[in-house]
Parts: sequence; structure tokens; C-alpha cells
Amino acid sequence: MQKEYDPRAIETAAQNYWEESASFKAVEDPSREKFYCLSMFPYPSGRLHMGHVRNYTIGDVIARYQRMLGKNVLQPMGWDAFGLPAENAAIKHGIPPSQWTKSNVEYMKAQLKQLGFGYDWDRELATCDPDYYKWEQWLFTRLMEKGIAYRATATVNWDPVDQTVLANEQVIDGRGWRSGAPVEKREIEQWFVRITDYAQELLDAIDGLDGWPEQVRTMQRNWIGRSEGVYMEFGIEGSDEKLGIYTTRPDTVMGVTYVAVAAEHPLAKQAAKGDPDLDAFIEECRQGGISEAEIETMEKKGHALGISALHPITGEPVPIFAANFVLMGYGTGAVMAVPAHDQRDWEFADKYGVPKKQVIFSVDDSPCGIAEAAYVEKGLLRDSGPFDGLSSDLAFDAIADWLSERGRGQKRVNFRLRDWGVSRQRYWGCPIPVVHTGDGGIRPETDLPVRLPEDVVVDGSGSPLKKMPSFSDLANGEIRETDTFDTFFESSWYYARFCSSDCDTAMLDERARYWLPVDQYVGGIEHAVLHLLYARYFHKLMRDEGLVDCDEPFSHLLTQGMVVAETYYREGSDGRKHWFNPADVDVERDEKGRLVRSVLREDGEPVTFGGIEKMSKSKNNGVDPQALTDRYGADTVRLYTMFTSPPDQSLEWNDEGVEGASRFLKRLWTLALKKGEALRGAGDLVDLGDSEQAARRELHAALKKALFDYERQQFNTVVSGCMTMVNALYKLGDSPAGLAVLREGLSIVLRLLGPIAPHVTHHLWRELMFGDDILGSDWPQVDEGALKQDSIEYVVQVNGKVRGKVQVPADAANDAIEQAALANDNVRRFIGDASVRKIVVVPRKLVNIVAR
RNA sequence: GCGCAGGUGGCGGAAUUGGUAGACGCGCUGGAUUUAGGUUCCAGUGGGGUAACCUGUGGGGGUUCGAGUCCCCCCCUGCGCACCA
Repeated sequence: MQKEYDPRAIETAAQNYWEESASFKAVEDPSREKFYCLSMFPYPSGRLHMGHVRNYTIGDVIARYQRMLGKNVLQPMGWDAFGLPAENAAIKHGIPPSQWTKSNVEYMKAQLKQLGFGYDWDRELATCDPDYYKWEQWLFTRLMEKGIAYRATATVNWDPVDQTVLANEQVIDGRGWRSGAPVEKREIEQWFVRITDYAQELLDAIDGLDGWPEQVRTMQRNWIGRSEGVYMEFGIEGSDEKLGIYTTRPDTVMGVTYVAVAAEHPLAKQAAKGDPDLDAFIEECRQGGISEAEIETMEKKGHALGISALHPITGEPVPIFAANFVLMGYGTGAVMAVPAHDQRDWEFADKYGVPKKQVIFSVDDSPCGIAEAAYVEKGLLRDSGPFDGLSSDLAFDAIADWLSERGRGQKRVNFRLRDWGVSRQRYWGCPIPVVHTGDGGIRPETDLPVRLPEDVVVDGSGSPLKKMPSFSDLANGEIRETDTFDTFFESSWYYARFCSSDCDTAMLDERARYWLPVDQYVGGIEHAVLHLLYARYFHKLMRDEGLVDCDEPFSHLLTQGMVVAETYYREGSDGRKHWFNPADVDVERDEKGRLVRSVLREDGEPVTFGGIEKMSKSKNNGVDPQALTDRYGADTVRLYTMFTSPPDQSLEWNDEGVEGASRFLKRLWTLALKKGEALRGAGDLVDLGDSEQAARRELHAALKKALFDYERQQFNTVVSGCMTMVNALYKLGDSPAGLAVLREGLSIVLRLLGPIAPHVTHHLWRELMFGDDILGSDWPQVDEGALKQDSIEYVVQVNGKVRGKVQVPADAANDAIEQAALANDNVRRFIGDASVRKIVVVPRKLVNIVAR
């Protein structure tokens, strides 16, 4: 009797084998085709969650697949170790962020190893290591010298009680998450890098990223947001100053009935001096956070300044409003408003009684209905003085030229993309390597790295660095910068450092030229713009330093979906929802399998289904991968996550589905070992009977599909193909021919499944004496001969509906196929008295008879 | 508010890209094995209908011999929005 499938034993053995054989150590070898496969490195939050497991399984499957194809594969892993949660943990538990982070790294690394991911651990890095961040500090000093890094004011969320800057995440309903105090906007000096200098290149290069999902390319294009418009200057009544604005619709300028400026605009501040109401309004605008989603969804409010702007063409005065939706930091801090032709302006004008002046009319004279809503289409100009009768497109040029000739404006290309603010007023990050000299100047630090002190007390009231003279106070009255970098700074170049992680003389060395670009990058769709755009930018900065010689960091991108699960709750007497973990809930179903009731196992009382949500602590619907791995083994967890959804869609967790994955591996185990002895004596693939030939045909058809699915990264159907093969192999008899097909089939299934369930396939490969190491085997190939068929079944449709099936010799001509279709009794019944108008034959598939 | 996705049985999903809708798995139903539970194995399973057949891919319209797939309008859900990572 053969052993039962015991994942624990075989998984440990396989992992030890890989470690002893250094199976995943990557060595540069210019004679071989390289493949750099990278999954987004984790933030060391404590334990792996299901999102990590999914991400890293997808990456590992791709890495192992490419290796099976014969490529020289690099797959490294590291830690995105700086960030806010470490400071929060420090406040909560009194542990220094470094200590908390390092112990999390240790635990999570053991978890990754237990899941059998084939990483080259020799290249491991953590962004909080001075050997790592030294080099981004160095690059930043280069950017300062080049003028790419600069200082400017920027708006932050300010908690007036805790006296600290808050991240958007820490602002809940306009209040600080700890203090509960209403958050205010505050302007402070920060470091920026000129990503806008690279906006055009970042935009143009998207066209070449054909290994990226179209969705992500579109999002990046829209984020960069190139527009062609006109910059123009309004006069200000009773002043020599000008008010600059940018518009993409200069054709509507004759319809401007007011101008809106940010509440913090100097004009607004000036006007508020004699106007307590306006002053109160400006104060009100200071309330609330800085996130665009918040600003764009809040009620649009404004307040007249009592002064007028002078129209750049007519010279007529229009009122200036301060408005809460215009932000000082973006563009000029002022916008022209055309209520008749912009919906937001229309609503604002309606609310504050500003007139709407229609200047664009439909080409065919159909009504534009500006009484109900703005008319935003292009059209013909009227009531537009010298521009009457022009189309919107012609008016664009005419108005731009008119303004340009008089020095009041000109055409301008504008980007929605803003320069990257990299300063953070936080402790657990990379120190910005800058010194404030005594005379108010600034110089880059020359002695790198600037080390972050790790023996600190974090209490939640601002950065501890500000309270550490030993860090900030230098000789000669100089003061060290206490802001740290945005953690996106570290994550923008780690992919490159993996190539040269032990290099202590430069940021990167020649090994980066061998491995880069990353051939396959895998990570969550939530990074579609920010991280992936910053990394593209950073790559170009490194290129311009001569550190890398390609233009883009990631040639192929796979964005995986979220892991979601059911939620259940009960409402307490105070109206608060109490969430229960789905593992503690029993569901009752009717005879058709429909869910009728769910109860808490503990007390048998009903709980309410709260929908399917992303796994999270707050909804208590997380599944701990550790518990699952302990129970089922890594292979089952990996197989389940690959099988249950395509990688780029969300994965809905289902405990019974895990059982199914485990059951399949047991079936494979049993199939392989039950006949293990007999298989060694299996004959060659000769003298196959009809059933063996049919089984082989099924096997190779499934293989063909699986190879196609591997190539397009649709791993869920690779797994179902393997299941289909195993089902077919179970039906084979014990004849020499049957055993021969079984042996062939097992060797195919094991290799196809190898990247997905590496431990059990490693074990069975050796057990069946196919070889010592499945990693070194050849990738399976389709035997086209096995797919040949003497006759083909055609579906016969009459007027598009299936009415019969006919067997036709594989080499039959269309005439013969048509005759066979027309001869079918049921087909004739449906044609009846109608006359056949047309017959469509789709080769090897279908006949459609059109009869009317 | 803006940008991007997605919507197919009770559930996850498949459909080689305009050609038999529902592969594979879960669940459910029936049966076999088992003292029993579990495991394992066999069969069935979109809905309606005894059947022939009818019907069915979020809703409505269109193109086509043929539409889940292409076009137009609408509804719903998710993700991102620059200081979460």
C-alpha cells in the first residue's frame, strides 16, 4: 500500500533540496537568454496576507515557467521597509520602528520560504538599510546639482491638536484620526523633483510598453494628462497686476462671466482685509484635507471678492470669486469660468446668480438647452465679436493669435501631472541628505549615508528627529534637514538594485546592464499610476546618470486583482456593526445549493451577509495563509490561488474550493503511485487501441491549450487543463498500451503543474524515475500526430439555431459537408417548405443553413 | 466629481477572440463503500416543459447567416485620485 499524500514531509524535503542545490541562485551569463521576473516587494507589516500569497505565487509560476523554457532566470525578493505603520506600531507598543520592522522581516521571510518560492535570497535587500538608502541619497544630491530637485511650498494636512502633518489616510471625515480635531490645510516648504520635465517622454514611451495591460497604459496617459490650450492674462480693475489662467477651451472665452481663484490666492487675501465675511469664507476653506477626491466631491462654494477682472479681449469687467475647489498649488491658482459651456461653472453660476452667456451654438442650429445644463460640445461661435461665425477649432487658433499679437497670452501645452513632492515630516524614512547652512542657504550632504538614528522614542507628536540635536545640530551653526523621503522614493529603484545588491562602490554596476529591464513585473492594480510612474521616471533619471542603458524599467507588467471574501455581521444595540470571520459562520443551503441562512457556529443564531469585500481587518474577513499552509500544505494554497480566478481579476475566497484543490493533488498522488510499480514496466507508445488513441488525443489537445494558456498567463485554465488530463488518465486500463499512455500523460501533467505546485511534482517526478530534478527537464511538447482525426463532427444550424450534428470525413470538401448537413433528418424538418438561401460552412466546426 | 475596469448557472469561472454558452472546480441531488461521521468512487445538475421544443450571458436598441464577444444608450459594482503601501 502506497503512502498517503503528506505535504508537510515532501515540501520540507523539496525545499531542502533546492537550498542544497542552490537551485535559484542567479548568475550572470551573457551566453544565455536572461529573464528577470519580479514581484512587488512587500511592506513588512507582520505576517503575509492572502494578497501577498497571490502576488508571489503568480510571480513564482512565471519565473519557474520561464526557467523550464530554458531561460537564465533571476527572481529576487526584498522589503519595502520604511513607512507609516512602523511608527504607528511604535506608538502603540513602545517598540522602536527598526526593531518592529526587522522582526517582521524575519517572520515573513520564513513564511515565504515555507511557500516554496524560488528566490535568490543572496540578493535580498531592505530599504531601511543604510547600504541601500545611501545610494538614493547620492542620486538626490546629483539631482540637486542638476536643478531637478528644488524647494517650493506645498499644502499638507495639519492636525492642530497633535501639531503634526497627517497623511491622507489619517484624515477621517475631515478630522485627525487620533485627535479627532478638524484638519486644516497648511503651506510648508518641501522638496520637489521635476517629473514634469520628463512628462512628454513618459507619455510618448507608453506607446512602446506593449507588454503592459492597455488599461494601465490608458490610466498613465490620463494621469500625465497632456493638453493643448491657451494661457492668457486677465487684467485686474484698479491695479497693474495680471491674473493668469490656462484653458483648453479658448473658443469659449467670449462667454466668460466670472473668474475663480483659490482661497489662499494673494488677491483673495488682499480683498479679505476689508471684508469680514470673505475672511470667514477663506478661513472655512482652510478646513478639511488636501485629497483630490475629497475636494472634488465636496459642495462647491464661493465668495465674491468685490473686485473685478478685466476680460483679455473685451476689457469688460467680470467678478472674481474665491472658490473652495480651486487650489493654489495647481496651475496658476485661478480659472476662467464659462457657465454656458462648462457644467461645473454652470452649477456655480446658478447658485450664485452669475449670468450665463452662450457663445457656442450647435452646427445644425439644434437647440443647446443651456437653461437646463451647460452646452459642452464644440460648435459655431456667435456673440463673440471678431470671432463670430468661426468653428470652435478655427476659433482656438484665431483667439490664440489675437491674444499673442497683443501680448496677452499664447498657446501652451499643459500637463495634469504635477512635480513630485518628496518631503515627508516623518521619522521612519530615508533622511533627505541636505544641510541648512547658517546663512539661510542649503547644501547637499557630502558625507553619505546620512544615517537615520534607530534608538528613538516615537510618541506621535511630530518627528523624533526634530527633537534630536545629536542628529540635527551640526558644527558652525548648520542644521541637518529632518524631513525624510516619500517611501515611493525607495520603491522607485529597488528593482535595479537587486542586480547589484552587494555593490558598495556605486548605486549600480555592470550586472544591471545584463539583467535590466525587468522582463516581467507582477503586482497589484492599485499601483497602476503612482508607483509605476515614479519607477519609470526614476529609471530615466538613472539612465541620464549613465547607470542603466535602457529607457524603461519593466517590459511586461501583470496587474493582479484583489483577494476578496464574504463578510458577515450583526448590528449591536448602538447601531455599530460587529463583523464575524467567515470561518466562524455556517451557511445553510436549499436542495439547489442556494444560500438560505447563515448562522454563527458558536451560538447557532443568524448573522447578516454583508457582501463581498476586500480582505481586511476592519471587516474581519481575512484568511490567514499561515493556518492554511499548516493545514493543507503550500502546494494546495498555490494551486487554489492559481485555479480559482484569472490572475488579473479579483479572487473570491472560498474554503470549500481549497478542499477541491487539495482533493485534486491527492488524486494526482494516487494515480501516480497506485500504478507506480507497473509504470516502470510500461511499454512504448505502440499498438494503441481506439480508447488509448482517444485518451492521447484528449491529452495532447489539453496540452496544446495549456501551453497557449501559459503563454498568455491564464493560469486558472492551465490548472483545469491538468484536471481534465488527470480525469482522462484515470479511465485508462492496465494494458501495456494503457500504461504507456498513462506514463506519458503523467510526465506531461507533472511538468505542466511543476511551476504551480512545485513540491509534489518534484517528489513524484523522482518517485516515477522520470529524472532527478524536474527543474532540469524539457518542457513538454504537443504531438500533432496524436491530434489527427479521421472524421469531424459538424454542428448544423438552421437560421442560427443548432438542429443537428453530422460526422464528416476530415478531408471532405465543402460540397460534401453541405450535403451531409442537408441530409440530417431534424435539419430537414426545420427547413420544411422554406427555400435554402445560403449555406455558411465554418471549417472543422459548423454549418449554418439560411432558409426563408 | 474625474480616470480605469468589471457584470455569464446557487458560487468561482470557461468559451483558442464573431461560430455548439456554461469547460474545470465548488455546492447541491441520488446511488455505492463504511457500524456511523468523514474519506473515496459512480451518475445527474442553467431555467421552463412528460416530450418535441422554448428560453437564457446586467437592461434597452442596432449590425450580421450567426453576438457573451462588435456599435449606440442606460443601470449597478469595484479600483485609483498625488502624504497608505
